[in-house]
Amino acid sequence: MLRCRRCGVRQLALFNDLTDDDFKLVHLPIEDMAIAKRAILYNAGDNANALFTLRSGLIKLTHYLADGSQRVVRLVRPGGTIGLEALVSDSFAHHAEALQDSTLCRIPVAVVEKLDRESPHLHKQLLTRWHQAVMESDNWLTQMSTGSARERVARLCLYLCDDADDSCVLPGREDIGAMLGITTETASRIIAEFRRNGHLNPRCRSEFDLDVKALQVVAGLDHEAA
Amino acid sequence: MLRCRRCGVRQLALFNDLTDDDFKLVHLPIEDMAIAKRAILYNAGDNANALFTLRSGLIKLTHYLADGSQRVVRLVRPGGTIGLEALVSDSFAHHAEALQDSTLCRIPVAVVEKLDRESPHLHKQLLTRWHQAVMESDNWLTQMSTGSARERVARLCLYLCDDADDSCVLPGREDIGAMLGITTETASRIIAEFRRNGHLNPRCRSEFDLDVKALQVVAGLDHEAA
DNA sequence: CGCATCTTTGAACTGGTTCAAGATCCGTGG
DNA sequence: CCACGGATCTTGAACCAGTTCAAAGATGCG
Repeated sequence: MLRCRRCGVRQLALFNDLTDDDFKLVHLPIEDMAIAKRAILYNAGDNANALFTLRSGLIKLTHYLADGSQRVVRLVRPGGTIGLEALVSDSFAHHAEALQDSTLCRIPVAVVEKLDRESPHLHKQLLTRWHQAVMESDNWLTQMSTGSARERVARLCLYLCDDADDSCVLPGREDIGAMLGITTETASRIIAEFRRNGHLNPRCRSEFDLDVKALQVVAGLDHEAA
Repeated sequence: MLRCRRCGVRQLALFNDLTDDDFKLVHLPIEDMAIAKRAILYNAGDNANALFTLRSGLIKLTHYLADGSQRVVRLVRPGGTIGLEALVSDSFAHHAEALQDSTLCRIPVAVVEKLDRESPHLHKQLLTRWHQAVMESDNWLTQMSTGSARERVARLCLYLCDDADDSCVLPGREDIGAMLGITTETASRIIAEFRRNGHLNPRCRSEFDLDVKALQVVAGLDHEAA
């Protein structure tokens, strides 16, 4: 718990603006955990008695469709909250799977409920988190399920882009397909195309340096009026 | 305010499980209002000092894209809450426009904040509402932006279906396009097709009786294993 | 080293778009 | 009350982005 106060992502995470007094209210253990790429954090319908804050890595939340295929509903990046629904429902609504090795904090629902009741700080924070989840959902729809396949892939690259060095780690083609609502082949072809024209430059297997400007133009979120 | 306690949609609406004591906490006016089809409830960025509960009608929430076109992010049906973001932000995140003549209650943010602080009932209710908003967003994505155009139109018809008599009022083709991520022409063609094969039977201009079973099969959300 | 998995590429096909022309609906004013 | 004009809806035909199916490279792991 002490660690929360020194946590690297504290600025972003759920407990970001708790005071020292707030922290005193916490009695149950907040568990520090790591899961490997491809590991399942939880499945839809699983009993939900804790929620999670992502410290590092990348988590995808998916819905499985009637026909067995999956659709990625949104991604969670470091600082984001996973499984908020635990507070109002006794089971999880999505499948949560790690796209990269990830570290997270597992926070029992009881802790959040107590803080929610007794700390105005966290209470507000909680509403804000929920708001963010809605905004991210909406954004995901307009960014990743709208426009041509080329636009979508470009937007995904930018979304995954590490601002520090304009690099990004792309998930498997099948996951990309499930995120963008396109086939793995189309995803593959477009990435190949971006590689050919230098919008995407491979560092190693799945890590790329990106030409942000060029991708923004392709994505259509841009000042192409130049 | 007394009216809230007798409200027809009370079972569904934000204030559904408030006690009499809770109601005593309300001092500011809750305004009863009606807006016509095509009217704008608010625009993205508008100053947000109230939220809304929909009593009757249908509201669309949209994002405008860089290229000027719009994308419907989700629909709100009677009983739903509109503009929750007013609680955590000082401006609205979407454009809210009526697809049908609608009646709503306008609830000042101050009222909700006060109740949120002082009524555990409403507090829980509020988190639930937020959860619903997320779920609906996610659902909207998997239902209305996934699969073939035919599947999507079928799902939209079922979504808009009035369970009481298996009828539905379809919005303009352009709106349908913006909801499903397809062109107005495609929407028109598919509706014409549904009409030809009797999945959709016109009552008047925009109201249809629907063959629910058949549409469920087309939508793919179904026991077609028969 | 060899097998399983994932990615890339090719070629044919098709669902949906695009552009364009009619048809239909509806409010308005004569 | 009807005729006009703008908007919405429908339909057709050509086109193209993306899918599908299939097969050939990569990659990684035991």
